[in-house]
Amino acid sequence: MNKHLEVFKALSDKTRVRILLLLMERDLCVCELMFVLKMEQSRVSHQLQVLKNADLVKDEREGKWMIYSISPAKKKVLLTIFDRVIPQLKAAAESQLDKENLGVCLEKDVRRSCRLV
Amino acid sequence: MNKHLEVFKALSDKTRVRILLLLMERDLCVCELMFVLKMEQSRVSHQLQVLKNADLVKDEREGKWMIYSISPAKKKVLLTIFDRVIPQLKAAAESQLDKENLGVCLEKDVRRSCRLV
DNA sequence: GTGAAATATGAACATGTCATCATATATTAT
DNA sequence: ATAATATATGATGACATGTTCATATTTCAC
Repeated sequence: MNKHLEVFKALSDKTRVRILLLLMERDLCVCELMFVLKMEQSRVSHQLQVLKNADLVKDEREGKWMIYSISPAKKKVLLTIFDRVIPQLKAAAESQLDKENLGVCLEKDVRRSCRLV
Repeated sequence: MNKHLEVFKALSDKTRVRILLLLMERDLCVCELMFVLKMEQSRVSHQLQVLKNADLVKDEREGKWMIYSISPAKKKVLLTIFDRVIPQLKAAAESQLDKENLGVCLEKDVRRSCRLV
């Protein structure tokens, strides 16, 4: 039973939910997430490990970058959650800002030009 | 944003989920929950307060009993969660046992005969 | 109104979680 | 090979959480 509740543990932290929402939009590397979230590297990394342990995201190396994406097996469940359980979240100020920042991040091609550490 | 995530905090504890599943079946008083969960009184009470603060359950006095029930406003969301997010949970051994115990609890009319404290 | 029953609440403790700092690892560029 | 970049990881401390024990509160039966 505990195992099935891991999803909720993972979802009960704001940073992690913000990461998931961003990854629902697009696969991202750590420095892109740092840029969007305005958080330092180890903080993002640690939270990504939590999400990975909960099987909500997977990672894949691509050169020197680690690309994180929503675990395919969990996409449906996450969609259900974001659409039907906490639909208010997408409208929240924080989510809106994150999406704007994601736009900037892509324009700027942060993945190739970041010096965030 | 934090506020919308309270649901997940509440759902990330096994005891609380067991309580919610039971309350989805039927309104129950504390001593009935104690009987079904085989837990001591203050433990059940404390967790009920957490659920109450998260607005997932409400209580109503009925004589010397406090009757707990799923907060009407949250019934739909909880149904979605239990049916679509963690459908495996209902099949879990623990949930099955709890339901069996609930049956015994009602047969025995525990609410009127408990001496559990 | 006294005592018992049902429940709530507070304190104390153990354990878990998160952010931060420092450092390690892996890959690329030179 | 060396340095720089991107990321992971371990240790630490602050704070949150869950359980237990002791005690308080509310209601009912007598």
